[in-house]
Amino acid sequence: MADYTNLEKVRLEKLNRLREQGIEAYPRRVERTHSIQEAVEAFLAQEEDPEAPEIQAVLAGRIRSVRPMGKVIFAHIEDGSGRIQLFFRANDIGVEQLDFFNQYFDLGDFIQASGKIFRTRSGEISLAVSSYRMLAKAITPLPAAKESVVDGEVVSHATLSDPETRYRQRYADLAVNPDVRRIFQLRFNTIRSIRHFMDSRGFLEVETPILQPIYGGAAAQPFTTYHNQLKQELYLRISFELYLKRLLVGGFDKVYEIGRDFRNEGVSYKHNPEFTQMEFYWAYADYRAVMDFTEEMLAYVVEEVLGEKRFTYKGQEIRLDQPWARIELRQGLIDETGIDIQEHLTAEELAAAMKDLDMEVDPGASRGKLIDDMLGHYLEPTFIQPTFVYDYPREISPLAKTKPDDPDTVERFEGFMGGMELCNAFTEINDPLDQEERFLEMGRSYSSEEDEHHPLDEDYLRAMRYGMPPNGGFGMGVDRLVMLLADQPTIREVLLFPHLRESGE
RNA sequence: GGGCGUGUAGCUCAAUGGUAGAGCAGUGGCCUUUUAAGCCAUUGGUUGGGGGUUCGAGUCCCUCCACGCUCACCA
Repeated sequence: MADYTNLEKVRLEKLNRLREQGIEAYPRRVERTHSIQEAVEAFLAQEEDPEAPEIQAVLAGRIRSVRPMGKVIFAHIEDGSGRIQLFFRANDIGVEQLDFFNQYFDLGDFIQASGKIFRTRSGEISLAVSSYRMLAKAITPLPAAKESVVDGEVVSHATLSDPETRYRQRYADLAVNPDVRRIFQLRFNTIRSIRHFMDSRGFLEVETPILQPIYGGAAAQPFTTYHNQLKQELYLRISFELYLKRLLVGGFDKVYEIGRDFRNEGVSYKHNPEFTQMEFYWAYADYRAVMDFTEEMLAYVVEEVLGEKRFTYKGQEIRLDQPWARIELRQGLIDETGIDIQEHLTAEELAAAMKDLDMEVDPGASRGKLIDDMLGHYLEPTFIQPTFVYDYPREISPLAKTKPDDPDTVERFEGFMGGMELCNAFTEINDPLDQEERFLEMGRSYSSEEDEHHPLDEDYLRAMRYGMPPNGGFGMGVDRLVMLLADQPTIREVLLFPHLRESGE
């Protein structure tokens, strides 16, 4: 067990003394009659009605502040619904009970308190305590120096702010920083409203394997694992795509999944090794329909979560109450960089044109990669307002159908907001022969030894050979959407337990 | 992986190379409507780890660890 700090030793000693007196510091049963919010609401109703009886309540919560004043004590307790002041008075409970509280109760302890709801002279709704008992003794003090309520707002003074401790001990961060709790409330509201929108549009929520014998659907490095009894190498999925599209073959027309993807790559303010993705596949739709649908979905979600179709991210107002900008990738690059990718049909030519403009060029990159680099560098940061960029190079889009009149360009779009890529969609390939060829173009092989990083998913092709309806597919980084809605600059702030290195403690 | 920066009490932060401090929390006392309650007293440190320079290192140097920002990477 850990070494205890002096502060912890003091509390352990209090715990021991309670136990010596036969007092259970962690009782099994609680007699709570109201949440704090319910008690406050009941009291407000009683105040409106002169005939109404007084509100007697048994409340439970964590002690967040204590102000002992001789023969009276004020304290605030907090439960999941809110906080309320406790008022202990020697006249009501006796000096002995008052002293007992002072001796054995600390900030962070959970307490049950019974009594009548009333207003103090200063007008604060409070519980006049007639009896109380310990529900859970806290050994480690919460990392907050002090809290107060100013104009109804909880103000924390010198609260926990070290990011490392906040992420490693998220429980303490959440316990002490109400704003952090709000971010996660918003996160889960966001996911719920995505779900609600998809359900209302007739999509079926499904679950597909996270442990996969062959990974695919994206260009990321996977995490590998191993099933001992089956003696089988497995991968954590990098996308849901190939499994969800198998379901279209099976006869489900509209499916979606919200879940975790895992990518064994760099960590940044917008990348975490595991992240939440929403993907849907929609039979008989194409990327134009998906684009319209995306616009509707995000306007709906933003309004559901924030109450209006606009919000502020990094000081800039982002509006979803108007149509998204729609920019053809080729035209966008012409406008921003002056380079027309149609005039540079090989990687060498394009790289030369880029170098002429003093752009950094990744040596050995394919033409598609160079185009994507330019998009990421010169266009993406400028897309603050919701923007669709459409029609991408074939060679970086192996699952997307080409345009009818242009075999080198595919029907694909990405959605941007706040200078970040948010989603990615295309008219999906449903021609098994075309798909096989595209896989082979990407360097995937039937022999896993040749290129074990990009194994060819033969079962997926088999599924497609049974007949897959034309369809449009879509994937969105849910964490990034939450970053936008919560106005948070890093993905870590919207992940409950973001990845950190081992601390070695 | 590169560059820059940070790491001091439970929390938030000070400290020209010269005795490691403050506020809050904690502990003891006073105080019967407070709300960062107040007043008096007081405990608390291997200055992230290791090594070096120096009469003397929180401070300068080396190294390791963690975190942050940034660049690179990232269909």
